[in-house]
Amino acid sequence: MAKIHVQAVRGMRDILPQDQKYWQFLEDNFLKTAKSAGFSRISFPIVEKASLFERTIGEETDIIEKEMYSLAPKTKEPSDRGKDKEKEEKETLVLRPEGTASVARAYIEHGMQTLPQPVQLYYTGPMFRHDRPQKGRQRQFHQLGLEIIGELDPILDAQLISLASRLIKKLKIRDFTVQINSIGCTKCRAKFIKKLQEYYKPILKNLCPDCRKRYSKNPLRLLDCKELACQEYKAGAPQMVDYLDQEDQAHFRQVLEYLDELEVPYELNTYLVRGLDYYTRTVFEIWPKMEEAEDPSRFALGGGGRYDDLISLFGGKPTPAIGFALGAESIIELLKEKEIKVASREIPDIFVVQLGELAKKKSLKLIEELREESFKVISALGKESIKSQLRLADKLKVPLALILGHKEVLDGTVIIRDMHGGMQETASAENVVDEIKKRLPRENF
RNA sequence: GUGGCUAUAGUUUAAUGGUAGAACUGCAGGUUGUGGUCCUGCUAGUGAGGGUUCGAUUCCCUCUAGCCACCCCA
Repeated sequence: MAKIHVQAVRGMRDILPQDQKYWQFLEDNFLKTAKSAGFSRISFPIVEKASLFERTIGEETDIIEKEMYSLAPKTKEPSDRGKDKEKEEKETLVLRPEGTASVARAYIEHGMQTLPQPVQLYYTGPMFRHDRPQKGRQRQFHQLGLEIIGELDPILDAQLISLASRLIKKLKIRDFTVQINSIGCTKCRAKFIKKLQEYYKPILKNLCPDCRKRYSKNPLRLLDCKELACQEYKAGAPQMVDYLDQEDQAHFRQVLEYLDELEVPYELNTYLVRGLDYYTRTVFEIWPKMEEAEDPSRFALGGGGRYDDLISLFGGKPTPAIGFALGAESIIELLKEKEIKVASREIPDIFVVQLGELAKKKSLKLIEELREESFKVISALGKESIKSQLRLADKLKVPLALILGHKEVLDGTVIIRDMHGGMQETASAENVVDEIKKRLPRENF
């Protein structure tokens, strides 16, 4: 038979057993944090209509222009012709590139405005963006997100940021900063962008080619160009904070005050913008502290912000909201790099060694009985020699081995071997569970 | 999407225009039924496809994938 060349799809990876502990660690802490703050889980489909994201993320962004995985609408077979023809939707479907739009959709679709507000939801799962993969940047990546919908009070902004910050600390990441900015309401942002363009227009020819494109396409990004020449102009550029209207200003000031009150350290970053169009007012990101010369924004651990206009854009009544998401890959990359210890894989309690055909058969029952008692029991029934079985038990660091040979079966006994000390004794088959309990630490059952 | 670097057993790596070598891992064994150290053996590889050549893992092309810098995003 011809061999098939198998390989994972670009930018999509397997998460192997030895890495699962990091994912577990991250998810456990996330769940604990979310639940302790009164969030409830929501799950939503991986496939959504393309239109859900087009307006919200921003039609001009790369995510929409070229990074969405879209599923071609099913072409109809001739045999499908019939009365359903008219009804059938031809809309393009996509793999979700992010979570917030789906949560907002679900909020409206299931009438969550009738629940006590704000509605606090969390989610975890894979997202998909077709960009060029790099370390910590996969095409299938995972986010853990929190959303608070239905409340405008700036204290919630502060609370959410504080929650995010505490979560990162729980993950034993010490060196990080919270970057925060306000990009104002849609109206003031439009005004600001105009001013920004006015400022840059006369000097356009001095900017780098990328910035010339940004000028019309994504003016806010003019502010974080890495070209030296452009950075000089940046210093004199108008700043968003100066264009916030009174309400936005008050909101932002209060967010910062509350953060001070909560003693959450943050860095005001007037250049912080976020890529998605739906953000309003408060935006923030969590950056790891990097070596000089490295750009921490590229390794952001997570980010979020307000999206007060999103729900109404979807036809819901105007409903303010704020959210935040962690990027699982970035965080895990950092945990590994910093060699942060996470609880390791579970070691089995007992290894059952069998010798000979009769004992092999009898050991089946023994193993099941022990598992019934909630011991973690493994064995290597496919192996013959006692040597290879004990070697394996040793490698797996199993504390107790039970040895069942032909002789023991006939006598109705089992040998219990302490793998650490090397001591062993014979117990009768009936007492074996009690004997094991004596030898294993209590938390095991 | 653009530019650059890279690709040898599961992993980390040697070498060569003429039989691809090692370490770790895995498997088995080192007398009769006992692991860890040690010793021995076995398994396993040139990312895929083309071309040049008597002969290609080596040179060339395409593809694929990884990494880096952009774009972008988080």
